[in-house]
Amino acid sequence: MATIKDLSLKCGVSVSTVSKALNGYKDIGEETKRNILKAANEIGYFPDSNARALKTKKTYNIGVLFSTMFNHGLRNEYFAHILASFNEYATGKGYDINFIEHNVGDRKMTFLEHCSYRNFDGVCIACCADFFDNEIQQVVNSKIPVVVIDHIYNEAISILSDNMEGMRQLTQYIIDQGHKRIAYIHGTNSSVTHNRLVSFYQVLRENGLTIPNEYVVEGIYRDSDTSGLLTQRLLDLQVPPTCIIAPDDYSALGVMNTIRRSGLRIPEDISVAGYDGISVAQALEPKLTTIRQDTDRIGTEAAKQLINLIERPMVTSISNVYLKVSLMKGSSVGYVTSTELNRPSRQSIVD
Amino acid sequence: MATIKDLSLKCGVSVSTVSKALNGYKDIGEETKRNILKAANEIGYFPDSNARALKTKKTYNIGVLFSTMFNHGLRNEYFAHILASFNEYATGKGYDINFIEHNVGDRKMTFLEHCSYRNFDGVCIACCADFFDNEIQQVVNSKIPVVVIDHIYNEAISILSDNMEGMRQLTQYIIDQGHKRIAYIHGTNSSVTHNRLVSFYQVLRENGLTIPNEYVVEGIYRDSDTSGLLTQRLLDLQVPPTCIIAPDDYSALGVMNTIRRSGLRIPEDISVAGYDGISVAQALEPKLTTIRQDTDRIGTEAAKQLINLIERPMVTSISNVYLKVSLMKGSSVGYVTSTELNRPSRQSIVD
DNA sequence: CTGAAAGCGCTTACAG
DNA sequence: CTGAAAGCGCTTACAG
Repeated sequence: MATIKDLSLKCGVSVSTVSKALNGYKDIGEETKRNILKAANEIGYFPDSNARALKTKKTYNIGVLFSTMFNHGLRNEYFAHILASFNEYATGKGYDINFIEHNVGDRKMTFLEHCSYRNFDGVCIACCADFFDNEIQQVVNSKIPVVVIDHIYNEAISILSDNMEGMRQLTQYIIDQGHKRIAYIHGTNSSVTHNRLVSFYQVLRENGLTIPNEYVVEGIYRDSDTSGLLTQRLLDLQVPPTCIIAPDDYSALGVMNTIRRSGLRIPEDISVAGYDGISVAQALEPKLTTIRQDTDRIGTEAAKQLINLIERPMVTSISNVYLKVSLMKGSSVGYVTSTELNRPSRQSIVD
Repeated sequence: MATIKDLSLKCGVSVSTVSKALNGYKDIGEETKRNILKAANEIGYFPDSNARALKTKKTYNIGVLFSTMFNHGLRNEYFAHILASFNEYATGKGYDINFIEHNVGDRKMTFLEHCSYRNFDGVCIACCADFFDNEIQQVVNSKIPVVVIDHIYNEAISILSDNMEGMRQLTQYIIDQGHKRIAYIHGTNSSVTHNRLVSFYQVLRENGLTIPNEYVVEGIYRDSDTSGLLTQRLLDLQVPPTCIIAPDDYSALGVMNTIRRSGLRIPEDISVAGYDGISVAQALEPKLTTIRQDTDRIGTEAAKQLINLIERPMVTSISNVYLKVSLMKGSSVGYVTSTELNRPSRQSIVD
C-alpha cells in the first residue's frame, strides 16, 4: 500500500504537510491542499489504520460483546438483525466492528483485556446469557464508552426495547378480544422477562382479571420443544386457558404444533401469541399475533448513542432509551364470543 | 494499558529481552524468561495490537465480505450460522474478525482499499449478491489470502456445500417415494442455483423421467410470498405436480400456505420439500423434508483453510472443498401409491 | 544470553 | 504557510 511518504514525494511536500492537508488542518495553502487531495485520490491512499491508531489512540473499531452459547449470538435472529443495523450505522460513521472474545490464540484474555489489546473506541454489549457476569461488569466499569442493549447498568447507556409496553399492548389486545383465561409461558429469568411478567400481571389487574398460578410457567426462549411440552400441560388442566402467550415467536411454533396435535384449531378453539415479530411468524398461517421489536432502530440507536458517547462524551448523557414496539395483530388470537363467556368453567375462574 | 516498557522496568531487563521472551525466542535465559512471563501474567500484559501490527504487518484480523442487501448478510440465517462457526474457529486461533465495508466515514473505499487500510491477514468472501462484482474480483486477484464460500474462483480456496449431491439426494428420495411429477421452484440464478438445477435434471433423466417445462420456475431465495404465488400457478396447471421443491426452507412456508389455502393437505394431496435445514423447518408440522447444509462445518472449514493459507502459504493448496449435506426426511413428502400412479393424467406426462 | 538502535507509518507540537 | 523532529509501542537484525 502506498504510504504517506510516497504521497509526499509525489506532491513534492513534506509528510507533515500531507498529513495536515489530509486531516483538514487550516494552516495549509489552498493549492497545496488541493494537490495533495487530488494525488491521494489518484493513488487510492488511505492512512494505515494501525499506524494512525498507534499515534492517536483511536482505532475506529467498536467491539461487540455477546454470548456465543447455543441459541445466542449470531444464531439468534433477534440479535443478528440488531447487529446488522448496528453495523450499517457504524460503518457510515467510519467505525468497523469486531467481536469481543475470550481467547486469542493459546492465551485466554478477559473481555476487558481483549478491549485494551485491540484498543476499541467503544463497546456494545448485547444478547448476553448473563449480564451479571464478572467480566462483563469489568468492561462496564472501565473507562471505555459502553452501550448496552436490553439491560440496564448505572454506568452505561442502555437501549431497551420497551418490554413493559409491548407486553401491555399484547395482553390488552388479547383481553379486548374477549379472553379472560390467558396463560403465559415466559422465558428464563432476566430483566427482560421480569418486565414482561410485571406488565402482564399489571394489565390483568387493571382489567379486573385474575388467573390461576398454573397459567404462568417458565419456558426457555427459542426452544419450541419445551414450549410444546408446557402447552400440553396447560391443555390438560381442568380449566385450560383460551389463549397462550409463548416466550417468543419461534417458541410459538411449538405451542401451535402441540395444539394442533390435540385436534384443536387456532384460533377457533384456542389462541396463540408470540413475541419478537421475526419474519417467519408472518409466513405462518394463521399469521402469528405478536409484538414486533424494532431491531433496525435498536441497532441504529445503539450505534448512534455509542458513537456520540465516543466522540462527544461531555454532551452525551448516560441515559436509557426505550424504543417503541408495535402490535402485529395477525390472526392467531381469535375473538371469544359471549356464549363462550358464559360457560360455567370460565365463570369459576374469573372471579 | 501497561506497555512493554512498564514490564521491562518491573523485571529489570530491556524491552528487547522482554519482547523476545514473550515471543518465544530461544536465546533467552531460562530464569529471565520465567520471570518475565510471570510478571506479564500478573499485570495482564498484552502487546498493543496496533503497535505490533505496524511492525510485523500482521494484524490477526480477518475481513469478512458479504452483501448487506435485504435478506442477505447477517439477516440471512444460513450465512449468520456460517459466520458464527467461522468466528468461533478463528478466535481459537487468535484471529478476530471484521466486516469489510464500502464506506468508512465520509470517504468511500473499495473493498480492497478497506482491506489494505485495515491490513487484514486474510479475507473470507461469502453470501454475495453478485460474485462477479468488479470490486470483489479485485480482492480475489490481490495478494491477500482469500477463502470463498459457495462460489469458485480460480485464484482462491473455495468451500462449497455440495449442491449437486444435495439436490441429487433430495430428488432421488422424492422419486423413491413414487413421485414422477416433480416441480422445482428454484432461486435466482447463481452458480449454486445452476448446480442444483443441473443435478435435478440429471437425476430425473437417470430415472427415466421427464417433466414439462412449466414445472421448473424461477423464484427468489428466502421470499416466501413469491414462492407462494408460483405455487398457485403450479396448482392451476392442467396436470399439477405431486411434489414441489422450494428454493429453500423459508420459501417452503409460502408454498405450504398456498397449498393449504387451496384446501389441499400436505403430504396426502401434495408434497413439499425445502433446502437448507434451518431450525424452523423442523419445528413445523409436518416436519419439512429438506437437505441440511452443514453450516457449522462450512464455517469451521473456511476458517481453517484460510488460516492455513495465511500461516503456511507454501503447503496449502488452492483447492475446492466440498462439504457433505444430509437428507432430512421429515414428513412433508408423502408416498405416492400405485393407484395414483395409474391415473391417466399422470401417464400422459411421464412418457 | 542481553541490550542499544533502527524503524514500521503515522500525527502533532514546535520552530521558522 | 511549511517542514524537521519526536514519539506512539512494538519487533528484530545486530553487536557485544
